[in-house]
Amino acid sequence: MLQVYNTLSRTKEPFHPVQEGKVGIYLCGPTVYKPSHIGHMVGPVIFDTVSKYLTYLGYDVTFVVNITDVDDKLIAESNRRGIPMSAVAEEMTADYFANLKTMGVNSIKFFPRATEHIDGIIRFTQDLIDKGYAYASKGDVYFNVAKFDGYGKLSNRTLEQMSGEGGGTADRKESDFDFALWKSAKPGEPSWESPWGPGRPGWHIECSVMSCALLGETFDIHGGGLDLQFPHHENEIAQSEARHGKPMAKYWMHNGLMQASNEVGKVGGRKTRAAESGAKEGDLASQEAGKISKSKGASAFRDLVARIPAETIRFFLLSSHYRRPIDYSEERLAEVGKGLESFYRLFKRFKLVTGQSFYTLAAPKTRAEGDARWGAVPAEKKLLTDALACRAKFLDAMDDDFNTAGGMGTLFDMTRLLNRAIEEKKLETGGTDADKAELTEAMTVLKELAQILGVFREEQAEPAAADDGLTDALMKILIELRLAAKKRKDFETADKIRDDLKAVGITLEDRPGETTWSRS
RNA sequence: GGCGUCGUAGCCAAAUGGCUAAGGCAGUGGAUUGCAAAUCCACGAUUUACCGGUUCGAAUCCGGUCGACGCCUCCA
Repeated sequence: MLQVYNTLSRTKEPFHPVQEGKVGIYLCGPTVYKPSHIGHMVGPVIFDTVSKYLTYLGYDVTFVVNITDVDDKLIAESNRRGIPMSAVAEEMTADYFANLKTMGVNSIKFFPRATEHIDGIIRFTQDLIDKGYAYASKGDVYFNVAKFDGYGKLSNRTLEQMSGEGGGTADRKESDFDFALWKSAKPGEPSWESPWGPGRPGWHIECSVMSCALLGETFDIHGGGLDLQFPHHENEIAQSEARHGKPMAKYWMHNGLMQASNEVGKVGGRKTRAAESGAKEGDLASQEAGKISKSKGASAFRDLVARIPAETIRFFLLSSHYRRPIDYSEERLAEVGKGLESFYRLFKRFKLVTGQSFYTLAAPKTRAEGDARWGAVPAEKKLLTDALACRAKFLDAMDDDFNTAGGMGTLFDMTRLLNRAIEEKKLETGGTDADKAELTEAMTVLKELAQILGVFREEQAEPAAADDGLTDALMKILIELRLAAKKRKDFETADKIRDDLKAVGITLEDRPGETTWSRS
């Protein structure tokens, strides 16, 4: 039984969707004003995996990620570059989509844009005014937080606790805590006509409007980074629940943020506040680690994937529990990459043994399908039985609040099982058809689980492998020459060939029956 | 100041009341190999920051101490 940690209750709860058999997921997406950095991929990869697992469990999943394409930062970027806001948004949205694609995030069904929902935003805002939850003020419209009873229930705070914060009430707001639903346009800013004059939506309203439009007034899972819990999600709840009189989302899931251990913390409110509250003197605030963010100039994601395989990054993101913060470092990525190598080598070995590609194995797509296929396995099929024990452990981990890290451990266990079986049954130099068939079945179990995590989808391209086949031909000649040298016990020559190739980044492996090579 | 998270082997990390505290990286020994590489086998925390408590039993619950961090302001 799937358990999901709900920020609202601060406990794990059994998962029961609002509507039998269907699941709606809404994830707060990016403001598209600059190229994505790796931090922007955390949420999408996690919730893509959540979506894939729910689909595997048999649910009909609708996964929505919004694109915020109107906002103060977008306007600033548009002015800085001297191009229309829509051009900035278009360019950065394309960058975002390309990044999602390389990361294998492919379960998102809708990407609503704020500017496509202006009418809905205006209607929603008007409804809140009509119901007495919002007021217009000099062309702006604000949500009156004091009118909404449950304000603070998600982030566990009360208005009293928050008093004292804020830099003085803006003259248009009745209270510091009120937030904008609609902002009037200054001259030259992009704007839309509204009952309150020309303007644009506030930050929070689009999510309330678009989630409702695509998923309904109450949907199943609302996700986002921990940093959005307050005020963004709190305000979404206030808007939606004030208008609809029912819960906005059943489960609120928040992922931990990516930290950059060597980033310099920004100078700002936090430091000032720390000083005010009598915290330690000195420069700690500016030295300590902090989350990766655009304001700290984290490098563009597309530059990162140019150096590091996307699959390594995905594996890395899923290698710790989603609610924990994750420290970014290239060293860690390199370690994860080394771990992944053992899978890739196993897949190559499997192909040598059976002639089949792991990547094209037809594995069960749902748990029910898998349960049916693996239901009655005779005990003498030791390998397959052991693989299925790993499958059970994997699914238990995923059922426990999407514990991808725990699940990944069982994938490594499986590589050991499979390699051991290949050796014990001497499949590289012979073996029975029955043993090979069982090996294929066990590999299919691995494929079934890998699909859930969205890894090992397709063969990794060899770096710089796009030549005309000349390298293959040359390698064949070198390997033959070396084999001839080995046959006449001229190991000096054989070793020189191997060592020299190593020096140019090619590793030879003498396997039973043949010598393989790979780029390192 | 308010709210909250975290502290598990050299590093990363799972396990949140009960069998030998997963797994990865690094390391050591062995099998294999002409030698390697890869793979397999074996080895690493008498113990989960520290102190105290609850319990038949705690990494896991409670209290305290120390330490790291997040949010309260634009953020995924």
